[in-house]
Amino acid sequence: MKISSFFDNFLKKNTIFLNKEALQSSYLPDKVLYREEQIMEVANILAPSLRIEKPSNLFIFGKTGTGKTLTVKHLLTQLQQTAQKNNISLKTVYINCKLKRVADTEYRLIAQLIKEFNQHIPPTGLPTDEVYNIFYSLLDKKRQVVLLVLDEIDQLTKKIGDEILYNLTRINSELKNAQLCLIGISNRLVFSDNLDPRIKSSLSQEEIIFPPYNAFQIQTILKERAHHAFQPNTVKSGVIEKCAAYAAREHGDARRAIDILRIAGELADRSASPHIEIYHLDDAEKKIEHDRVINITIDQPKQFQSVLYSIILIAHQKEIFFTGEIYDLYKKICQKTKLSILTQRRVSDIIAELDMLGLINAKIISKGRYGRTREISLALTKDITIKLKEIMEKALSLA
DNA sequence: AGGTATTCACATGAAACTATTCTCTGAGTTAGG
DNA sequence: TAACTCAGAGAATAGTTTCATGTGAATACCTGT
Repeated sequence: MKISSFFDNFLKKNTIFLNKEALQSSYLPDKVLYREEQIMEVANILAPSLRIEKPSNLFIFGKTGTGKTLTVKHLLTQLQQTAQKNNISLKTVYINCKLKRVADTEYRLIAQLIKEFNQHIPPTGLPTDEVYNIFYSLLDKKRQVVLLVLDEIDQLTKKIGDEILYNLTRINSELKNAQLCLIGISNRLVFSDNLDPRIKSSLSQEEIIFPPYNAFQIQTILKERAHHAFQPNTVKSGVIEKCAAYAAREHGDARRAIDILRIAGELADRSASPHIEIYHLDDAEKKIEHDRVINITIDQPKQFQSVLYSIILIAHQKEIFFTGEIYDLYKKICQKTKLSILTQRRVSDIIAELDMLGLINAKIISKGRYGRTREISLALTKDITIKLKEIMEKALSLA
């Protein structure tokens, strides 16, 4: 078959999508369902910014996929519009602290902030306080309120401590004209517990908790999105319900539900099926997990992959195993591949990371007289494991 | 038997080091006037 | 003399290493009955 005719066919083929964007995670719907209460609360807290008064700092908690980001973004745009209409100098900045190489360190966070003010900051080479100073003067240039949203703020402090937050909360006392209001968003409810008390008190002047959606709510949300995203009558009955049930099982994560629905749509589309069937959902769920695992591992350093490879090899033979066994095998693999051998200390950390990523299950146990170690088992399905093994053999250029 | 002390095999923490990537600075060099 | 080049100093960062300290409970080692 000629490739050109393939593309021709591709264009002619009718798709079940009407507007796929409605299912993308970047999509901002016109209205945020079932979050009226929270929206009002946040709106009340942030409203003073329209009068160039500093609103209270705000902290938002809630599990993934409970609409935190959506709500805040929604409100920010509304605020912006109102401000613009009435000629109020209000600036809103949204920053996701989790983004690698964008805002995951103190330096980069500030650099990113400066970028929001249309100034370029080199990625390295400048001292951090220099960057702070630029930021200060930029902020203070005119009388204004700046709303700074830090999404996934827990990721930031986990990595580099809470000093930045302290600096940011302290900024206001050094500013003459401008006012900075912080809005933190965190997935973890316990986040503020292990924060410096000073920061905690100034940051959590107001706290709002976003409860998970229930199955019914997710259903409505999905229907709404599906209505925008798909051609009419392409979603078989029961699909939305099943999808919602999936997500409700996982603490009401709407984002996940939407992802599954989108992937299911893509799968149906690709197989030229005129409808989305229930089995597409199952396939989608598998594919999501599959892609996640592959994507995580593929751009990890070689050393990381070697450790994972050792684990996979051992997992072939037994269900559960320990740090020491992995390290021994890992050493052998390193010799074979001529990689330098990392210390056990480091490998221990890598294993902890693998646990965090959900690729393995690790639990610290004490075997009494025979020491203390991690009890480890692989947390992946057979076919993913096999695929992963292939990928890593290629990456490590093993036979 | 019952109680205490050891001991193993790591876990966990902190600090310091290494290599890489990047900027800025200022000395030296070049080319044009 | 102005413009250019280029080495060196200083930063930020990821990934490690080094050194130090922590830890839970199965065993070893008492103790007195």
